[in-house]
Amino acid sequence: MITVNALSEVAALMGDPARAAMLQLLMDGRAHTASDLALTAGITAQTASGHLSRMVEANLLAARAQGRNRFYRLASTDVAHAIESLMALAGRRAEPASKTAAWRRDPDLRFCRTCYDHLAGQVGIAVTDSLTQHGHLEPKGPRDWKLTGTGELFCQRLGVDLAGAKKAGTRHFARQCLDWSERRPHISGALGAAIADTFFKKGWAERLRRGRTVRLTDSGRRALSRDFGTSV
Amino acid sequence: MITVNALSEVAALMGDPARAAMLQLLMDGRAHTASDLALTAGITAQTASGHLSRMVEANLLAARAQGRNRFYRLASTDVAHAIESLMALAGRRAEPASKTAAWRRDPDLRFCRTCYDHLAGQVGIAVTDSLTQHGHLEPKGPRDWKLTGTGELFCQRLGVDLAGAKKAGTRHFARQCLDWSERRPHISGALGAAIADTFFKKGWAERLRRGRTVRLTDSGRRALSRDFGTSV
DNA sequence: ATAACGCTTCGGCTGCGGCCGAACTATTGG
DNA sequence: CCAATAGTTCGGCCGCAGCCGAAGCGTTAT
Repeated sequence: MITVNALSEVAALMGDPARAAMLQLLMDGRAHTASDLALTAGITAQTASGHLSRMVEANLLAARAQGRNRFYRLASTDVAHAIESLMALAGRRAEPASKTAAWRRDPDLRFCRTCYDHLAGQVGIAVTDSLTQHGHLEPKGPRDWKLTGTGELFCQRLGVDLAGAKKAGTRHFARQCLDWSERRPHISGALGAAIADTFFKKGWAERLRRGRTVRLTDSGRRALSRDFGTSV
Repeated sequence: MITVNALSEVAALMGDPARAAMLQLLMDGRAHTASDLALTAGITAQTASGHLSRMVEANLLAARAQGRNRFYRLASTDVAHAIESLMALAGRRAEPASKTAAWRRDPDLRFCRTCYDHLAGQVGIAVTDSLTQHGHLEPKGPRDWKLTGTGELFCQRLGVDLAGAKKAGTRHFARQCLDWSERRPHISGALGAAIADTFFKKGWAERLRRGRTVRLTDSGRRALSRDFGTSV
């Protein structure tokens, strides 16, 4: 297999409506069965199977067999990041009242969602802004942040698993991820994931059954106000 | 125009080999003529014209007519960012011995090459970092640098043709250009070109006959150490 | 004026790739 | 065992989109 143009190959994979629909479902960071993905994409199982193999082959997805099911998930945060940045582009189209896809207008999704394994939407931005405004995060390079001393302290008090986040192999620690609905960067990387975990563990937020939408609980609202000094 | 799936539409645009080739050429941040782009993509002018209109329509590119030429450039840094993250995915394919495009693994190319008319690769980054760390370059806007007072002095001492670079029409003076191998911006624009010229004129670097690879000479290494206070 | 050039539009050809039906494998459960 | 479920492979159909030749339009050069 001779690679003529690496960019076009990856983009073409994401460029098919059925595959794109599957990828968007997988943006919740969870693993889904082949049938589930086929249903979402509105195609038959055999067609979906072909799409999925191709995406695994290209390292966009990872597959794991379990019983008679096969679960697929995004292969890495890089994949999620690429998808997110493409969606940001799409959102930018200044078509005013036109039929922009429904999911794009869903207020709940814009309010809070998972972006692979970290928080996005208004809540993700609120958390990120709070961290930078209090001097817990400082810009470092074009696409990263640095956690300051006070930031470490803050995270420890909050119960964020910093140790776990720091020993995460080659993964970026505090990465900027462009939020497609808010059009500004929110915190991702190992730290972003650890913060999101804290939100879920403490019952501040809960994932909805299907899709990427996340609900901020009442205690979550209180935590935002009390611990982050912000509100949404 | 009904938008079924915003992600797939944008991705599909980038997923055509001809369009991808054009986009990659435009990743230098400069504007190129339609014919130039057609030539790069290996297609006829009329085919290219169709591709270009579609990408303008989708807000991926911006077009500007000038005389009997039409210049196209990337519409925004977001577009460049999306392309970069897709290329990062492609590069990441961990096929060890496989035919990942040869040019992508060539260590000499990663070490030093021309990016059109300025230096890229480890050497390009080393030069850029030296300039910023010594306070000769300061960030200005999202994609430019400003040459400071000490920077002007430094360039003059080095023998860089600043006067020539400054009177270069509409061209950006000190532009950030994202380095695909180092994943960080290096200096481009008129100043970047002038600096590269200096390297070639003084015999610090020489272009190889074929391709974009550049060889750093021994005197080039000495100059990096002596004048730039860095090494590669 | 006339020619050359750069780019676009139109029309028609062609091939790639997505799609499904049918058939096959593997796991689970009765 | 046999049936049901989940997934894959194969073969063939079909439409879309990319491609080019031809022709047209506006700009620049001579």
